[in-house]
Amino acid sequence: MSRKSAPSSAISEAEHAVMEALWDQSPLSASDVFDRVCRERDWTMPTVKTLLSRLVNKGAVSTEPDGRRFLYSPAIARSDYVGQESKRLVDRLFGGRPASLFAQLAENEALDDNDLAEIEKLLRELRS
Amino acid sequence: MSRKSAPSSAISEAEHAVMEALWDQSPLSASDVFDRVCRERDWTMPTVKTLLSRLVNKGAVSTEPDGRRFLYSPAIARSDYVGQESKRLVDRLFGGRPASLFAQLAENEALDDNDLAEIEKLLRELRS
DNA sequence: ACTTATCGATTACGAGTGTAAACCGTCATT
DNA sequence: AATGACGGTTTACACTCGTAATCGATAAGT
Repeated sequence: MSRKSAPSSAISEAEHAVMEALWDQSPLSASDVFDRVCRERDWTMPTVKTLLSRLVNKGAVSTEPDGRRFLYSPAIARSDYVGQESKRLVDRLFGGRPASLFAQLAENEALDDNDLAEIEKLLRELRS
Repeated sequence: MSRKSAPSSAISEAEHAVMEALWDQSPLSASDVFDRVCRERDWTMPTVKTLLSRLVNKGAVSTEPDGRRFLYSPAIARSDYVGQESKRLVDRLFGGRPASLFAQLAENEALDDNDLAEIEKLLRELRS
């Protein structure tokens, strides 16, 4: 799974909100996207359309004609995007060492007991 | 430790490179910063000066007069910055659940044996 | 067929960013 | 005292981003 065709440019913050809507469900019409996205961000329809266009230009969203309008779908997998962004952060701030990120989160008390338990479980699974 | 005075605006990518130089050693003169930064980024002196000014404006760098010139030092701790950025990523991409980030890195095979061992060690320390 | 509601496309515009030149004051050297 | 080097400040400029209005085509209803 995963094949990046042409992520041309990076997905911005606002664009990311649109991507989340599409990752949550797709294909969606522009109005559908608007309905979903405006629950979180206080945007108008034109704004959503602009973001959709830019995402299509960037190759992050693909379109499929549906009668006179378009249906939009993500063209990149969420896991790819998320993985890419995570790697960028780890590279930029932690010299590429994920353990340092982990240490940072731990030191910052960003990890509660639940998180620790989950991570422990994942670790055990990885060890097997 | 850590008191953010007025991070007014966010530190950008290019500015971050300058911050790294100052976190690595400070105080530094503008030329010193230039010497260090231009090893990685192909910048000219004016560019470095602009970035320094912007960082001073943002309150991320403080100045100290040294004769006729200035010496620059970070005004925010690297650990604060890094922690803030990490949290932003986790919130944005992982719904605020650090364990999901961890799972992502694991699944992406971004974690080698060393990383796993280190994280395990950190976990054990946190448990005590 | 004519009007209207939709929808995508084009245009807009201020703020921030990357990158840098030009300007200006001052210290040092001749 | 004049000149040049060095360093900070101002200005520049193209591009991206957030946010949105307007335009133009088309489908649908009357």
